Formats: sequence, C-alpha cells, structure tokens
Amino acid sequence: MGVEIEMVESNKEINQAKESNPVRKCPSCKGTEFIIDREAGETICKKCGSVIEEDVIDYGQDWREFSSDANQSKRRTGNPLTFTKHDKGMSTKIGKSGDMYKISSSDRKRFYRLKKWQARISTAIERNVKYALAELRRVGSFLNVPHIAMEEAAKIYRTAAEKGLVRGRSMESVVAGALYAACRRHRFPRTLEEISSAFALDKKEIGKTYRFICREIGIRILPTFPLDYVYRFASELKLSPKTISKAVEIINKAQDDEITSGKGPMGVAAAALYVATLICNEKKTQREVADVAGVTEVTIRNRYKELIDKLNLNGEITAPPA
DNA sequence: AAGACGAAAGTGGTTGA
DNA sequence: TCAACAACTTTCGTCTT
Repeated sequence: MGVEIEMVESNKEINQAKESNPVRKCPSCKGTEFIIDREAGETICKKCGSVIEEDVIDYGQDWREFSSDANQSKRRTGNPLTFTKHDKGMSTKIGKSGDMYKISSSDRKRFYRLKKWQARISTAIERNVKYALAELRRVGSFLNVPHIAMEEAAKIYRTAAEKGLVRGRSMESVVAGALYAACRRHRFPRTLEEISSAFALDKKEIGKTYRFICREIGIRILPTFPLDYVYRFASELKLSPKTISKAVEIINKAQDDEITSGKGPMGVAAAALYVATLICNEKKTQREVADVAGVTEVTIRNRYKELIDKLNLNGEITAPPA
C-alpha cells in the first residue's frame, strides 16, 4: 500500500540536519543582537525593536516556601500551564453553582449576568479545541503516547485551529495528523496504521492532513529511524532483552554500512528483529513480525536478505540451540 | 499443514523535465 | 503536468520441515 509517510534521505543528510544550528537573526532587520526582557518574558531585537520571542522562561530567582504565610509573598506562579486542556488550565469560572445562594438577590443577578458573558467569551475556536483535546486525550491514552508528545500534539492542534486550518477538514483527521506529527517529532513514532485504527479514519486522509498541517505550520519533520520502532515492536512480540539488543546491534551496523538509507524504517526494524530471533533461537514467524510492524512478509524477506548478505550474518544464524 | 521463498504485476508517492 | 522511478504490497505457485 505504501501510504506510510516517510521522507527518505541519506544518512549523511540526516547527520547534517542534526548538527546545523544556525546563528539567530532578527527576521525583519537581520540583526544578531538581542535584549532579553525577563519581566515580560520577551526577546527583543536591539536594532529594530521587534519582539523575536514571547513567553520565554523567567530566569529570575526562585524562592522556596517554608510556611503557609510565605506562599503569597514568594510564589510567582499558579498551576502549571498545560496545552492538553482547552484553556491551558487557566480559565476563569464565575459563580460555582453552590456559591450563588450565599449572596443577596441583587448581587446574584449581577453574577448571573457576568457568568453569561464569561460563557460567551469562550469563542467557537475554544469550543472546537475543547472537543478536539478530549478526543486527543482518549486516543493518546489508548496508544500510550508519552505526555510530552501529547502536549506537542495539543499545541499543534491549537495552532492549526487558530490558523483556520481545521475548516473544511474533519476535526478528527486534524487531531490525528497533529498526534502523528507530535509523536514523530519526539522520536516515539506511531505507525499511521495504529493512529488510523484508533481514530477509525482512513490512512490516506490522515497522511494528507498531516502533511498539510506540517507545511502550513512550518514543522520540519525528520525521517524516522528504525531504532525508534525496535523497542515497541519487540515488546509486542515479547522478545527477550538479549534478542532486542541483538536487533539493535544489527540496525546500528546496517546504518553504518548505509544499507538502510532509502529503505522504509519499519521494514528495516522488522527485518532486524526477525534476524535477531533467528540468531538467538527465539524464533518468530515472518508473519508474526510483519503484523506488529505493519509491513508484509515480502518486505521482511527482502530486507533480511540484504542484511544477511551485507553484514555476513550467515554463520551466526546456524548457531546450535542453547 | 504451516512456514518460507521468490517471481510478477500492481499501487501510491516522489522527482525532474 | 507527465513519465520514470524506487519502495512496498498483493497474489500465487513451489519448496521445505
């Protein structure tokens, strides 16, 4: 089917991308000197005064609290911000239901009015983001997505929603695309297969949306590496640590010899695992490995022939049983 | 009978003119 | 926009254990 989105680059290019760390320049005047305003959390260009960065971390002194009295005077922050709640965990709620009856009737009227306005302020986007994040949390916990990737996915979705990219697309497909992108960025890639079945969406649609939002938001996604998949596939196959480390060793060798470039990383991971099971006498069928990796037996066969030929693993496979 | 193997044809995406 | 291309899939017949 080949729907999996894998950008194929040579190993050399990947290394270059990792190393390059260009000097920061002001986008409007190309100046390279900046003033950091810690109070406001902004980085400002010294030359033209434009704000380069917002919401940066306050590096000022942090005080510890030793008594409850000290709380108010020394604390600088509230609850931690989180992108996985639609209001980042920071919205104002006026009038909890019980509180309303503790005040006089004329005040109560005023509070009802305020409450109504507060509700109106939450815009259509907020509502949309709220539902989307509920969906994200559901699928994220189903797929065991690490928290950091969930935050990233939520952030991507919010940006997409604010740029109006959700319009004309189903909300689920954008959530799915955001999640897929976030997982890849943090090197915990899930296959399109897994994500599409969790959302009950078409792989093609998710792939399309994923590429669209990456392009529009300007997310640079590096190709995934076979190693990113090995541990997850291995644990699904219930392989021993010995076999896993063998597979890792094989992949590292294969990457050094540049026989993995241009090949689908999941196919390489699957083949390496298959070879490792043969070497370590922990045999799994090609079908079993192929199923968890989401590739076909044929692909495993092709990859694993290359691995054996080029890495001279023939001797190891015929090792006597333990 | 199940698994492994390989050939051949088809699919969907990328690339370069 | 279109053709060439590489990777991968599907299908199917054969061989091995």
